[in-house]
Amino acid sequence: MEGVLYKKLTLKISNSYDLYKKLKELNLIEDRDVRWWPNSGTFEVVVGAILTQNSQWTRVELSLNNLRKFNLLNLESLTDLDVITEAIKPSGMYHQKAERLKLLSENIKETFGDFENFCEEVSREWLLEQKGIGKETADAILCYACKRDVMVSDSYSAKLLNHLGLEFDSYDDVQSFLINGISDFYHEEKELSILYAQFHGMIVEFCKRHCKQKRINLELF
DNA sequence: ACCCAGGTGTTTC
DNA sequence: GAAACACATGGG
Repeated sequence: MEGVLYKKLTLKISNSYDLYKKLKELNLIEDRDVRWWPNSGTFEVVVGAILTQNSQWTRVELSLNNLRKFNLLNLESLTDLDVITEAIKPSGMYHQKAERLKLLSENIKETFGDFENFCEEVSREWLLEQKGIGKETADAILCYACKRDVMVSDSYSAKLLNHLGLEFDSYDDVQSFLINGISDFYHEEKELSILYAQFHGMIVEFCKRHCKQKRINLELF
């Protein structure tokens, strides 16, 4: 019975652009800023991208607010390990993350000077060399902090695609699927970097609302 | 008492 | 490689 439904959905979602259109109909990110991630295009995104690793965004917001209170949400002032550690406790794994944030800030300043130059010059390879930055975080920073044409993949994407009957076994495979379906159609749409940013945002918002259970609500599709 | 959350690094086979 | 584990908090 469920297999039948999955087959139907698989037929309906044959490429990622079909998924994009379906998600768009649900108006998941209408109340957000254009790139979905709060304060996109700022250093705050870099900090949030580290903090949200295996942590709930509601907890990350508490940490970000603490940092904001001490005026630490900028590249120049994020320097005191003890203060950072204390501020980010609400989102967990604070020893690791505080150390990584401090080190990352130092490396950005040393290599690129300021945040604006970082956004223009940084490469995925450079980000992946940094301690605490893997593929997803690197792509999130490129997409939401640097406004690059980068599609973020994550466990939500894989989970949603699995629900739709599509199986992938690596970050790269999921990312390729998401990008390939979109690439053929993006000329019909807005700026590619914004399209990618919103697509991933919609996937996250959909999963936060409907993928808590083992099965998504099929009627939504 | 479990499992999960907008993952990553290290260790071990 | 890929599996298992640590990191850490709080909500369901």
